[in-house]
Amino acid sequence: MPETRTRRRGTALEQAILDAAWAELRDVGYARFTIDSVAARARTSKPVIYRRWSNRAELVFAAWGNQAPAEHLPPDTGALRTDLLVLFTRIARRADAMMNEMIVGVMSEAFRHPEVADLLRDRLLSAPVADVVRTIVDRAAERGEIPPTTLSPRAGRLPFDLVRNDAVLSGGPMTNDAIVELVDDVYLPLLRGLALTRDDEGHGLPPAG
Amino acid sequence: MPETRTRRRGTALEQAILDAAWAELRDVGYARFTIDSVAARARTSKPVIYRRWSNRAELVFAAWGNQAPAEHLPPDTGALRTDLLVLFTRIARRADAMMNEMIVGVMSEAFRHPEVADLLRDRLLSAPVADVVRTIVDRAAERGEIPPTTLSPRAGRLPFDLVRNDAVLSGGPMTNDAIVELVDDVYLPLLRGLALTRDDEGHGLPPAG
DNA sequence: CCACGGAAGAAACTTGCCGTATCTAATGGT
DNA sequence: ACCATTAGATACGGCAAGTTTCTTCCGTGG
Repeated sequence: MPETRTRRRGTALEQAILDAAWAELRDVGYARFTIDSVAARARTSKPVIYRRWSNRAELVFAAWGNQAPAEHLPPDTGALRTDLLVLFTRIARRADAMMNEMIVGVMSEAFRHPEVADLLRDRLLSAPVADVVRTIVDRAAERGEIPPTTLSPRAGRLPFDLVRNDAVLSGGPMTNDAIVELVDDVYLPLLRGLALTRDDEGHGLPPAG
Repeated sequence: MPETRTRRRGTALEQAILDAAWAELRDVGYARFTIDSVAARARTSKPVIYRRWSNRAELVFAAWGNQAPAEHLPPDTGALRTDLLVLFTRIARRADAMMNEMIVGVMSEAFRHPEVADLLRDRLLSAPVADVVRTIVDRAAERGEIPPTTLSPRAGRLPFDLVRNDAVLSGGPMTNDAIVELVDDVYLPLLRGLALTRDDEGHGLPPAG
């Protein structure tokens, strides 16, 4: 065993801590996440951590941000429905149980650490994913699958919200069936309805036929 | 005044504790909710509480259940859109910040107290609200506002999910604008799209496999 | 090459809260 | 009037957050 490891400093040390924090989140989840465990795993000590992040929530948030960002390339399978299925699946895979326990955990401490909760909110709302959805829809319109449709910000980030909601409630990873349901029972009908709105002005609703 | 007040027992005591717990949630939120505070507020002591509920999550859950249940009467304003606005507003009022911090708080302890998390899930999913939504939609169909439409379970509880999602993210009470957005940008278009699906089998969209 | 200052790391400490155990005294039932 | 319950007070053990103190390393400037 290499006894005396040279002391890490600066970025190297910071990375080691963030990686340890992430690993700890994966292994035990947010509820059992402790600073001591992170310190032990990173082979450092608590004060070193607290010199950089002022509390647990901040460390967790930083560890999350340190992970590779989501892919932002819109899927392009040639059909709207399959594009959506790929997108939803991709989101669901990133927004798995651990991720959601983390979100929910940080949010539950919003009162204690409002700054962190705000940061988290920003990151969740500023979803560049809305752009991905728009690209998918525009392509479908170009192919003539649907009429040209403009998505409101809300409609644009809805896939995110739907998946997160599901993951939080179910507590486990989302099943394929659930994803298909979201696409077929909610998002595709919504897109059809939005397309309709263009032609049919008023709040009236589609004439049957 | 601070005389020896007669000891409460049974239901009276239980109610006092549940009320105190609820008040405490309202005042300090879930994150700062402590059993000691509840005991103090209810003018009793911790063991009395622990004899009835085995942990914090259970007490919080019970306190929630002890509150007056939501109204289940569907609004009937004569128009689909206003019915939906009333419904969403009603949900939003109940699902305010405190409520959501509680949900999120209990969920964040799912690992520690799985039973409570399960109970909470059940209560959230078994939403009798889906029935309310169905009634509203059926009435609109009877009036001829929309074609007859069947809502999947997911679509039925979507109003709930949308509002909860918003309340959790925004961290404060929902604004009227947000409610209008949810109705006009999401739920009404969705209903239109669902109506479409019945008559017009697949507007160029692949059928659900 | 050496000294110095800043940061790493170890350990002990304070505080806050959970959940439990022990004791006492009030209360309702019979 | 007695007795089984159980409210209520107090105190304790345990864990984890966040802090303090002190020692030890190590990069840098002289």
